Amino acid sequence: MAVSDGLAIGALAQRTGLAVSAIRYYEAQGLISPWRNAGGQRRYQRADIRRLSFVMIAQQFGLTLPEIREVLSGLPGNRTPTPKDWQEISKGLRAHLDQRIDTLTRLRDNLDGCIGCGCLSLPKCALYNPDDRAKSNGSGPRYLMGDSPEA
Amino acid sequence: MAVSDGLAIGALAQRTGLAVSAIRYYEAQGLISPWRNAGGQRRYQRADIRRLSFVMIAQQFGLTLPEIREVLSGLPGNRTPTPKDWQEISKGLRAHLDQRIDTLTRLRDNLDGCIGCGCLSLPKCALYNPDDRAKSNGSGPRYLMGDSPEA
DNA sequence: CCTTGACCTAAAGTTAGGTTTAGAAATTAC
DNA sequence: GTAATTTCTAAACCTAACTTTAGGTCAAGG
Repeated sequence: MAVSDGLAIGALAQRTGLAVSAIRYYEAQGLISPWRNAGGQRRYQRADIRRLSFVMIAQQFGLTLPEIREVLSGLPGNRTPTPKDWQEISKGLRAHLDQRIDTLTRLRDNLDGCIGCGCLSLPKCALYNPDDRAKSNGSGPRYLMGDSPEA
Repeated sequence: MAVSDGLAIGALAQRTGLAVSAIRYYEAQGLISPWRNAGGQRRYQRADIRRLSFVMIAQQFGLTLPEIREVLSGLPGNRTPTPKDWQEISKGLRAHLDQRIDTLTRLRDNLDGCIGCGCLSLPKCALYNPDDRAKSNGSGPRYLMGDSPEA
């Protein structure tokens, strides 16, 4: 198979460390768009290795797949992304991460206060109803401290 | 219903802001153990309000329910936990949170490096295979950068 | 040519953390 | 004493992010 024919899904899986099934799933989610060869098999560009790597890194940072798709849409569609293109959209990740760290740090500081006062379970506790509550990752509780209880 | 009869599940739900179904679910997961009244209905101690509050806070910090159950097992079983008891087990949360902040901070710093060098997708990139990779929250990817790819 | 391994699709299964539903029994309110 | 709430259990359903399975096709080696 010549280089210009692109990578088969198994090869891409090896290069990225992802499972073949995961790559197909990402396609279904609109994160990557291979073409098909004469026999109907998926073929990928070498640049897709980088694309999937970005997906994996963004996941580590807590983005959902729809969010990642959104970020990736900032890449040029008409040409292979340059390193500069990648650096550009990585800045969005950086901001996202800064915010997460910020939120967690504030939660931690509130916990310090609560350890001091032992007020757990009271509505006046800063932890109990923080405005900047951590966005629940994935399928967390639906009603996480949503309504202000009376006591 | 006299005070000594305990709280009905709906009352506990109001006090904590949780859904009734969530409280029953937590019982199934071993996080809380009400007794039953003559009619077979669940009855809770007032201290359980605090217990559930702790559960909610620990969830914000990223602990899973099994982890929270583990932490709660550090409470005395033979008596109502004192504020001091709660402060004691809160220290574990603090450590957990510190570690999470640490991991994220290092990830962020690695990202900074990568923005500089544009090496995304290369195995030598510090982001690509960090030893301290963020624990996947909930039902994330199974093979998150698990095996070292060749290129 | 034939076999083996990689690939295809569609659908069902998995985990975490719950919610919803259905039908019945207990409690509370008037 | 009856009507309206609450609560009960068990089982099914939900989302995210995948994996597994089943049954069939494509591609590469000898």
